[in-house]
Amino acid sequence: MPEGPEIRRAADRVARAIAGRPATRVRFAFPELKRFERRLSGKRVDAVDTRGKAMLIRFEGGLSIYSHSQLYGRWYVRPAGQLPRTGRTLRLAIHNPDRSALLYSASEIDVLRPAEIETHPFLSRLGPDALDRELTDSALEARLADARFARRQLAALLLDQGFVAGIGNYLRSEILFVAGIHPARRPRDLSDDERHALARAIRRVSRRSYRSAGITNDLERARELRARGLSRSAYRHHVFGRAGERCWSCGGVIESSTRGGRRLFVCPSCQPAAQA
DNA sequence: TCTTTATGGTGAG
DNA sequence: TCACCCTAAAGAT
Repeated sequence: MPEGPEIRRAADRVARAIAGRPATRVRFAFPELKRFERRLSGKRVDAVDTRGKAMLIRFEGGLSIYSHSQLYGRWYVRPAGQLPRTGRTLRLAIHNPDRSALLYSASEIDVLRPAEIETHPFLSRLGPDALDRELTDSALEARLADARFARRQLAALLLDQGFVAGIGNYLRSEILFVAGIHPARRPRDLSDDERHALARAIRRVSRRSYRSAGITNDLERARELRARGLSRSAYRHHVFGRAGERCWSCGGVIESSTRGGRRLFVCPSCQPAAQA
């Protein structure tokens, strides 16, 4: 359940199941968190927030359950007391009389006081959330021009959660494709139009992914390709996971490379390496 | 039954 | 840039 949009969708499901009413029972698999079970059980769940790829379940009284799913964590919502059929490991369970919200496989779970959220080593360093409705294109353009970020390669910058929170490896490739910008370029070398296109793509591609459950491709095209029997990896994205296949915009062949252990996908003609 | 890969993140050098 | 941690599923043997 990896990038910001998927986490936000999971948070929506969890919120529908448990927010606004008391959680009658809370259970942690990790021994060091057992002491919070009694303090949280019976408390109302006030909200289910996300900050990039992290989730914060806020309880009446001020405590929050922090979770980061990394690559593996997965939320399930089930009728109260029922468990999904899965070989995964249950790590956190929040029950009320109707529903159970269950987090499996995640290894990063904690309980935080309000002050600890502000000083949290991961949370405190996050940039603005790509899905935040308050975030504007102009605010993002200003951030791209900021000296802290302007000299860095976009390939690295987009994965830095301190720049913008919630972007991961597939959104990186997809955002740069939609903006028509090569990943080796740097914000300071972009034209005003390119900087604007990039800011716009960061928000729009993230939001599209949120709305359509991880699909960043044009929705009509994705539907048609799926109907034709193409595999999941072949229709969901513009370039991500499509090395060697043809770009739907220009017909060119999509290339991939690996840097820092993460794969990056580019359409060389839609995303020229040098400035025009 | 192995080995590899993965949409994540940290810390050392 | 690399090694490493986390865990599950897919791929290779």
